[in-house]
Amino acid sequence: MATSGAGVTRTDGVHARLREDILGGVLSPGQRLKFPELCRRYDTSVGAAREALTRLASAGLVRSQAHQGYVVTPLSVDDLAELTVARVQIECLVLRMSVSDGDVRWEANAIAAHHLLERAPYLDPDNPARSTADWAAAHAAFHEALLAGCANRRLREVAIGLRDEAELYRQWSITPAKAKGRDVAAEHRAILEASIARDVDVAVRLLGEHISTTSKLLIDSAVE
Amino acid sequence: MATSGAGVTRTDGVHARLREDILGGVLSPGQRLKFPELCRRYDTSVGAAREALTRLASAGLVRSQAHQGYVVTPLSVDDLAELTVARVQIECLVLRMSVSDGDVRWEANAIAAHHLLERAPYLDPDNPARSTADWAAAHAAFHEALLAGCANRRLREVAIGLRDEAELYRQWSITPAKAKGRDVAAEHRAILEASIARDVDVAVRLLGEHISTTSKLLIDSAVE
DNA sequence: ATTCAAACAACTTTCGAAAGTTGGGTCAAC
DNA sequence: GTTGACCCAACTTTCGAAAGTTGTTTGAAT
Repeated sequence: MATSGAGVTRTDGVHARLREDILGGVLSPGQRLKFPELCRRYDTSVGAAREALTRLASAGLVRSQAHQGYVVTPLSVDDLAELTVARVQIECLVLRMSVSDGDVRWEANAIAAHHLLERAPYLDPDNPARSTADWAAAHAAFHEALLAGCANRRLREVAIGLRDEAELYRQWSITPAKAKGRDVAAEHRAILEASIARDVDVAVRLLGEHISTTSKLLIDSAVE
Repeated sequence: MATSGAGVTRTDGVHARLREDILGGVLSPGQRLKFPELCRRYDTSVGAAREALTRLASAGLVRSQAHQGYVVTPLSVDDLAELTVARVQIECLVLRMSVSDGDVRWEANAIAAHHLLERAPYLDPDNPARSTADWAAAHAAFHEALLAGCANRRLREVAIGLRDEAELYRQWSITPAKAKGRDVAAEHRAILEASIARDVDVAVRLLGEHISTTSKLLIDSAVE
């Protein structure tokens, strides 16, 4: 009989924790991921770690080279530029479909996600140069909710996959000073409102600018 | 020192052969892939087969369910419809960029790939209801060459990934009777010419129609 | 000093058997 | 005849040790 519960495998656990640590910056870009070390850290076996890494590699979070092991995907200005172009194209496409297809339930979920985002604490009290993990999660959830109206699973997943990759660049934290004059909350509100109002062109334009601006600030903060 | 050569691992081999067999229809959609069987067939171990399957799962060619193993991705009309929409959107986007960015070398490669496609035998002498594997390879290479001008690796890879998934549906072979009145070769020529002439809008329109038409014929042939 | 080869250490890849899970089938109780 | 618990076979998942690879270091020969 199907056990009511998770249907979870041990590899899933390692995959999830490894992913967290990579996106959370515990393991930094370019860092080599050796099996002996991973097995100790996640209390698991080579096989499980290997499968987790294989999956992360397909998602673009780690890179592998035959017989030379795995590495957390290295960051570069050029790569961020490429990633940004891809994201603007895809996310705008998917948002367009989302706004066209989304029903009233989609509207409700987007509004709810936005509310949570507005209430999430932005800056870490301990380390004011970096945004909190909670805010990052709420941010991701909001953008995901915006796209959720798109009925096409594949396109949605491509958009979210690219968004995930971009999370790696959160390592290049933007100091509040750097983002001076920017009101991220206002941008989110505007995108939400245009979407709910079914103002497709405006919503798409605002989202594109939102992504590009974030990327540009990241690049500026990296160059210095 | 890095050995000049392949840098190939045993898993890569199994992955490639398994992929071939899935796309070639040796393993049919919905079929369960049991490890004992796979190990015999590809003369390998559980671990290697497992990693190959993990990779194929990320590419969408197989599906996995915890503790119930792997299955060749099942086909359905609904799924083909969704896949087609995604492909039209993404491939048209990437072709647009390809035609804008591609240099003269890109033109040359596209023309070369088209020449090979025109010369490839279309129908299998043994089984005239099905196109040959050689033609399918040349067809894929031509479409890939068309997109190769797009400088954005990620977008290119998304497009090619979706194209790969669609290859699964080649199982639903179109009998020549069904495609009566269609001149696929002419469609390819027209797409190529518009692309080389940098007629972006025409090229994109033709490509979109090309993909949609193929899909429509497949759906018709499946329903009967 | 420089070059080359051989030996080494650390790691990655591969394997096959042990442990765990699932779904089905059997048998007794009602 | 139906229900429910138990058992069994087949498979998936997990493990840790064996085999193979890479890059480096050492030492002899030019």
